[in-house]
Amino acid sequence: MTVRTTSAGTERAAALPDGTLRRDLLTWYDRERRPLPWRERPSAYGIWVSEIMLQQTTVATVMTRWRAFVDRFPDPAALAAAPLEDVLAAWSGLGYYRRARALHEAARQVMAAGGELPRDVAGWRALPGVGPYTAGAVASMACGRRAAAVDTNVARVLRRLHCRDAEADRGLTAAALARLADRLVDPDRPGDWNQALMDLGAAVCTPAAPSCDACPLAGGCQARRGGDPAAVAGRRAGPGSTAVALSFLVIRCGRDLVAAPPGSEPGVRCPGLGAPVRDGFAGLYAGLWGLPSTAWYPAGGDVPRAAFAAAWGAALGEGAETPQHRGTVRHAITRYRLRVEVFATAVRPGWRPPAPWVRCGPARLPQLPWSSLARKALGRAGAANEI
DNA sequence: GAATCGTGGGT
DNA sequence: TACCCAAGATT
Repeated sequence: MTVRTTSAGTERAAALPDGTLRRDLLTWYDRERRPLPWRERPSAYGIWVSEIMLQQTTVATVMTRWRAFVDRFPDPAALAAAPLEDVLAAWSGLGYYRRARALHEAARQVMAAGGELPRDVAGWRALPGVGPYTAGAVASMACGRRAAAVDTNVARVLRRLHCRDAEADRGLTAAALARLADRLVDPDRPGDWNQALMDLGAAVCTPAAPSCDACPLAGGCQARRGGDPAAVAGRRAGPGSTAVALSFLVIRCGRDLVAAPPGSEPGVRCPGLGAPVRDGFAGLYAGLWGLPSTAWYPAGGDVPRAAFAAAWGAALGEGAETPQHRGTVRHAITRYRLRVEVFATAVRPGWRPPAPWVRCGPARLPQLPWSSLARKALGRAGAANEI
């Protein structure tokens, strides 16, 4: 790091005075800021919802879902009053469903405490689903508090600003980064400052190929001075993924479909496929409805359609037609790569599904919180138009 | 501190 | 195809 002497004569580690940094970045932000729906007529509630949705989810995805959610649940009172299943249905497809459960619970806590949203970092941080980043983001953007909000974008920008190479980057602890972020927050425009850092990280100071020529802070950037800015705060090697094979069965019963309620585990066992990698969806999709499914088996070699078909035949018992293979769906869930063999069958009208599966009529089907995976499978089975 | 939890898009 | 990545929180 460079050490520079300020007009006050004190030494500190920064390539540019804080005031210059703030001015340059906020000027850039005023010109380049993205038009996002939750930035129009901002409300604390709307910003809160957007920040929960944006956790590990792209802006492009949230753009397509935020409006419908806040129209459906316009304020904390409406959200708290809604059944959890309705909230999950509105969240369906966004992933990380724990967030929806936490958001719903937080709204109930807010209403139980009088209905006023928090106005400072500590108040936000106390709500479920609100961690250090989100508390700082909402407190600064919605409440005007001078709080930092360090997400992956901000961390990358600040690390590159202050670290010349990967070795210096390793020496910058998370605590030191937090102190730096706290110090830099613009006292007059804290929310804009945080969003400016995030926009810069998203659009200019990108992980693999930063556009330093377009960066308003390039003149004070240590990583650029080092010659290889992408090497600082670079990609993090994650754990590998596991390939698995499983099967869904779409059961038609007249106009009804058979669905698997939340927590209906484990999946149907398939003798001959060896030991399952995982019992099924236990621990995933908490609170969402799914389709009758098998356990998960190691993927590789031949596609075990015959074993799946046999397992389904045994699970159904009398009164069902032989399950027919309808296709294959590929999907990824966190560390698993799924290859889902989709089967379909029809049963006579009086047939009752074995527990825990249940029949659902056409009036209810569209309202169930299905996962994206279940929707894909229903599409493959030709039943997508029913949900 | 590491593992876990979804999904869609980019390379 | 296979990996990386995205406005993280929780355990």
